[in-house]
Amino acid sequence: MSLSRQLGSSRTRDDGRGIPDATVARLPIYHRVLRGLADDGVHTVSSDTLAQRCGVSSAKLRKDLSHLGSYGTRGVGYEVAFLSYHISRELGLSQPWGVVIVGVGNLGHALVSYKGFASRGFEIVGLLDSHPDVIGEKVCTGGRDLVVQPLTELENLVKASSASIAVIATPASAAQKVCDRLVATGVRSILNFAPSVLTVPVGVEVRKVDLAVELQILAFHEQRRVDDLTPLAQVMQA
Amino acid sequence: MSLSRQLGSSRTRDDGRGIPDATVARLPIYHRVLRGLADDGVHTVSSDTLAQRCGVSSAKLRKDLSHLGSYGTRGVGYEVAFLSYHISRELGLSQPWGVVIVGVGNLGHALVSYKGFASRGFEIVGLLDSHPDVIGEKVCTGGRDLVVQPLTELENLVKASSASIAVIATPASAAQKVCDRLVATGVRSILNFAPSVLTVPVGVEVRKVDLAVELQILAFHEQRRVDDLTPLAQVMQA
DNA sequence: AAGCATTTGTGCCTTCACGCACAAAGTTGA
DNA sequence: TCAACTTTGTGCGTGAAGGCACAAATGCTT
Repeated sequence: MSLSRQLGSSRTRDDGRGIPDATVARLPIYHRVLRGLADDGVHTVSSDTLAQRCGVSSAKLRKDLSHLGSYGTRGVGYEVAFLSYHISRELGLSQPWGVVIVGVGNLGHALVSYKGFASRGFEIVGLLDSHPDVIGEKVCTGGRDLVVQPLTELENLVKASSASIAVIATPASAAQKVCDRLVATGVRSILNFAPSVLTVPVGVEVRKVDLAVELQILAFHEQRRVDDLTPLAQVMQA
Repeated sequence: MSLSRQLGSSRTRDDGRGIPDATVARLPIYHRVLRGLADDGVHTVSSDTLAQRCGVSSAKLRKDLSHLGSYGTRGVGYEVAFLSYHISRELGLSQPWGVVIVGVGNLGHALVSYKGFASRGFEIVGLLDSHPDVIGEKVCTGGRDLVVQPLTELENLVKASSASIAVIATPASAAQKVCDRLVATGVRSILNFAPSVLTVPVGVEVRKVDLAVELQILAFHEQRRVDDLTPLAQVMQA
C-alpha cells in the first residue's frame, strides 16, 4: 500500500504523496460539503464549522488538510473555493474518469441513474451484461444514452473506451471471472458490489461495498445493546 | 464507541464483549465463506485455508476468532459448522431483525430484491416513500409482498413492525429529516445510502455507504499511479 | 508408548490513527 | 503602532491494529 515513497523533489508538501489512507477516505466528504457551502454563497469557513458539517473533529480536519499543504489563513479560516479546488485536484477530480459497469441488474440500473457520478468527473462509458434479456437495452445515463453490450465485448469495450475504473455488480458467482478479465485487460481500479472476496494481483486496487456485511455489523451492535439492557445471565447465575 | 465496558461477569471470553471494531467488520466475511464451505461439504478447515479464502492473513484470522473463544483444535483446525454457528450467534444472526427501507427509488428497489438479506435473518418489514407515483406500489420481497406506504406513516410503521434497523435510500435533501424521525421513534441502527452527513445523538449508530466516495478514493489512487509513471516534473525541472 | 508433524492461541513489537493543547501567524480595533 | 483576539498548523502522548514468531496442544505413525 505504501510503496514508491522515494523521489526527493520538493513538491507542495509531503512530496505530494504520503497522504494517509484514512485522510484520503475523508477528503471526498470535505469536498462535497465545501461544494454545498459554495452553492450557498459562503466564501470563507473555519475548521470548526467545516468539521461540524463533516461530522469530524476540527483537529482531525486540520491535520487532514495539512497533508495537502497550507491552504488556510490563521485568524480567518479557509477560502471555500480555493480549498475545494485543491481537494478536487488532489483527488484526481480535475480530469474525467471513464467507468465501465459490469452487471446491469437492479443494482446496475440504480448505479447508472445515480446522479453523483457525472458531477464529480466520472462518466459511464460502457454497460455489460450476460443475460439476453438485458443485452441491447437502451439505458439513459444523464449524458448520452448507452446500450448494454454482451459480456463477450468486455475486452473490446474497455480498450476502446480506455476506461480506467470498473464496477462489478454481477452475482457473486460471476464476480471473480469478470474481475480476472478486467485485470487482464489493464483495469487496475475496481469497485465490487458482489458479495464475494476478489483475488487480484498486487498493483490492482479493489474496494468493496457489501450491503449484507453492513447490516450484520449493525445487528451486532444492536444485539450488544439488548444484552446490556437485560443482564439476565447474572440474575440466572445467582 | 467503546462505552459500557464494565460488568465483571466471566462469560465465554472477553466477557463476551470488547471485540474490536475491526474484528466485527470481518466476522460477516468469515461467516459467509464458512457457509460456502459447508455447502461444499467441507467439515474442517485450517486458519490458513480459511484466511486465504477470506483475503486476510492467517494470524489476523486466528486473533479475530480468539476474541470469540477457543473454538479451534490444535493440529486440526476449525470445525466449519461449529465455528459458523458461533460467529452467527455473536453477530446476532440467530434472531431475526426487522428492517424498514425509506426511499423506494432505483436503489431502494435494488435493495428490496437483494437476496442476501433474508438468508441472514434480515426481514424487510416496511417500505416508505413520499412520491405519489411510488406510494401504493406492490413490491415482491422474497417472502411476502409489501406495499409502499406514504412517508407520513413512518412512526406508525416502525412501531407496529417493531423494526430495529432502518435503511435510508432517499435523496440527500431528505435524509436528515427522515433520520431525525427514525431516531425519535426509537430506531438506533441506521444504514445510510444518501450522500449526506447525518447527525444523530449518542447511542445511535449510523453506517454509511457512499458510492461517489468510493469512486473518488479509487480515482485518487489511480491518479497517484499515473503521476508515478510519468515523472515529467523532474524532467521539466531540469 | 513415544516421537513427529501439524495447527492453534498469543505475547511482543512496530506502525498507524486520533485527540489534546499550544505556539505561530494573521486580523481587528484603538 | 500596538495589543487583544481568532484560527491554523503541529508536536506529543495514547490507544488500536497488524504481523511475526513461538510455545502449547492435538493427532498420527511407528
